[in-house]
Amino acid sequence: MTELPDGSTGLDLFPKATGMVVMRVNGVLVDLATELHAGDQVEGVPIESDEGLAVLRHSTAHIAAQATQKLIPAAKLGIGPPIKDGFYYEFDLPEPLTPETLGDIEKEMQSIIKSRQTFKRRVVTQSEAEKELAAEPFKLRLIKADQGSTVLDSEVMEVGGSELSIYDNVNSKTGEHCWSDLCRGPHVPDTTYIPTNAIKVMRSSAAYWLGDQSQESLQRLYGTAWPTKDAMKEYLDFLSEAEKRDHRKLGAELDLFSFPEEVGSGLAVFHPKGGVIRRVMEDYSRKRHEEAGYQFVNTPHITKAALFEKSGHLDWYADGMYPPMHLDAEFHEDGQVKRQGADYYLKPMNCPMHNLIFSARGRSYRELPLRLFEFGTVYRYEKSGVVHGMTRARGFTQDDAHIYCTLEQLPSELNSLLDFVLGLLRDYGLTDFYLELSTKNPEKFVGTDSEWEDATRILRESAESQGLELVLDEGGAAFYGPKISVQVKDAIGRTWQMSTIQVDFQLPQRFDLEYQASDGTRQRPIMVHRALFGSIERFFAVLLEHYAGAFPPWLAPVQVVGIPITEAHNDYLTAVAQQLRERGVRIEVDTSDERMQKKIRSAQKEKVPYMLIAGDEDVASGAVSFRYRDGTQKNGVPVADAVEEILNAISERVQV
RNA sequence: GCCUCUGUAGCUCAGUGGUAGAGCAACCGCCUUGUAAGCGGUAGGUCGUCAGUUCAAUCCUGACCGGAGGCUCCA
Repeated sequence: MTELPDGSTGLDLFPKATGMVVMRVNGVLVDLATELHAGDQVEGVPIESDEGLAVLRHSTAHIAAQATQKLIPAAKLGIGPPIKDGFYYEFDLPEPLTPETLGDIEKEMQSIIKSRQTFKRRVVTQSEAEKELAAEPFKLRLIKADQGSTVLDSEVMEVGGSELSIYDNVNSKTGEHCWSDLCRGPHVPDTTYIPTNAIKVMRSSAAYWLGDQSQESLQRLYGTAWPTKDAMKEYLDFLSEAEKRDHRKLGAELDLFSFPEEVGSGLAVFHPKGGVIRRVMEDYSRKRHEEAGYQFVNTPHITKAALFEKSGHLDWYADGMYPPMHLDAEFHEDGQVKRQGADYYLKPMNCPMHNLIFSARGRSYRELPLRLFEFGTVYRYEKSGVVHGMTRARGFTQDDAHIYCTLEQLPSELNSLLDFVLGLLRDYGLTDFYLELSTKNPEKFVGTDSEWEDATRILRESAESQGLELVLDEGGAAFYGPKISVQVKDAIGRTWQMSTIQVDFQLPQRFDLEYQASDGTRQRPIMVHRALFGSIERFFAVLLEHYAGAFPPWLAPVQVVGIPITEAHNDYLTAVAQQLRERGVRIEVDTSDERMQKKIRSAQKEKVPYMLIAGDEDVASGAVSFRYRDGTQKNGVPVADAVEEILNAISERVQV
């Protein structure tokens, strides 16, 4: 309970030194300049809080827009919301933004901030706003749009709530009116709340008005803003760390894979070292699947159209498929059809093929759950602008399985499946997860509501029983059924969608799948689609970025490099290497003419887990010396102990 | 698919309207070495592709093929 004189505002309660940027009055976020009344429940919002950061960034977006309009008076304002780690502002511009302009805009922003402008809120009527914004066609569209229409989602900060407001930026020394923008706010009290050394214009790009492909393409300016210089530095460091870990870069540096232009966009080739990692990943997965009761199958890469007509893919996802090859047609001289041709498609999914295996003969309830597994290579015609290294490729191999079971078996099957998935991901070194439940997309689905409800409920229950955080992804499901996906956090905190588990009542119907029940009746199985890596290529990329190329020994393409101190120690190390090689260790001895320091440097750059160094002292005592990737060393280790240490790390799949 | 940017040696990058260089890597020598680059030499590019402008194009223009960042999309 605080007593304040009449006419007091939040600025009296929370002067700048308190670090509050806006306040919550009776549950509503408002400017600090808002007048307070007796009995109001008031709570300050600090700049470091999520809401405070959003306000800081939103206000910075205004500064960016003001700067842009000052430099480019013809710029028409679009929208300018805060986003994760920053903000953007969209403009309709006569010319696209160039890197030089971005620098100029940033300079102009600095000078606006230094001129100390206050953000003054002013409520306007619709007709006043229309008059005032006559020169801003996009803002006009916003206020004329139906308030309930779907275009006005939460990202649009301009309008919303019960009234329209305009924010005036006023020079606090001269009282001069500098700029205005339609905006629902709230904002920081004045520009000095924005630290000039903690904002940055990042980049520009094109973006459709309100994210709608059928609308105008605008220029979007991205920027970032933080409470302190250090906070921004931390963010920029994170970005550069992410860049260093980029799998496309590491893939080339470590000679793991490439995307030859001759092959085509989004189609990777694996080089020997990448091939080793991939093979080890697959081998381990195979072993675990065998132990978990999966049966291995193989299916072709192409198939006649009828199969994908039956599955519904050609109805729903023809756009995502490579166009067909028309084969076998023959014509008479007069052009009349002699022999009807057929369309063949590259498969975008494996499930229709697996269904054919299920229905190849009569199935008994005794066979269920039937788990068919395949490393199945699929091809999807991703739009040219979305292809991205191995995380969004046009050809990739799924660790794909389809489980056919009864409704009664479904819950326990899903539970054990989730255990299996999470356990396997942990073995590859990913340990931080949450689950996401994707529900029916009302625009794009097949089947009945009750089937969807059942499937969604069972999935939800089994996800909840894992005790992990569960996030809802409304409308995110595939057309044939709801799914759980496992989201993984990597070493620097980024999340990746990995495994997906989808329940499907539809394809069994379309394929008329049946099994004979114990009472002799014919019943329809339920199908579960699941991929744990998602795709091997993608999982490979995630691991590569997660480990920054420094794979744990069991996955490393070269596990040990032997480095003789002089040529005289080559034979000794070669003999040690032979011992390890016989135990299955991937070891190379560097017998080149280089000096040992250079050899260490090379091995270090290749991120080899172990360097075994040997010189006269080691030879004399039947030992070797370790150098690890972190630069530490362990000298004079008896060969038998060294072998043991390496073999142990590999078999335990630990990181070193 | 849309917008902007971009494409020179295996990699990282200079460079010019008169057909090109550096460092690293590769290869060949010399050096014989204790924890991240010893020294010297050699070789390597139709400057993404195809057109156009020009006496002349790696450079200017266009289309196409790659790539990057976004938008849209992601079964």
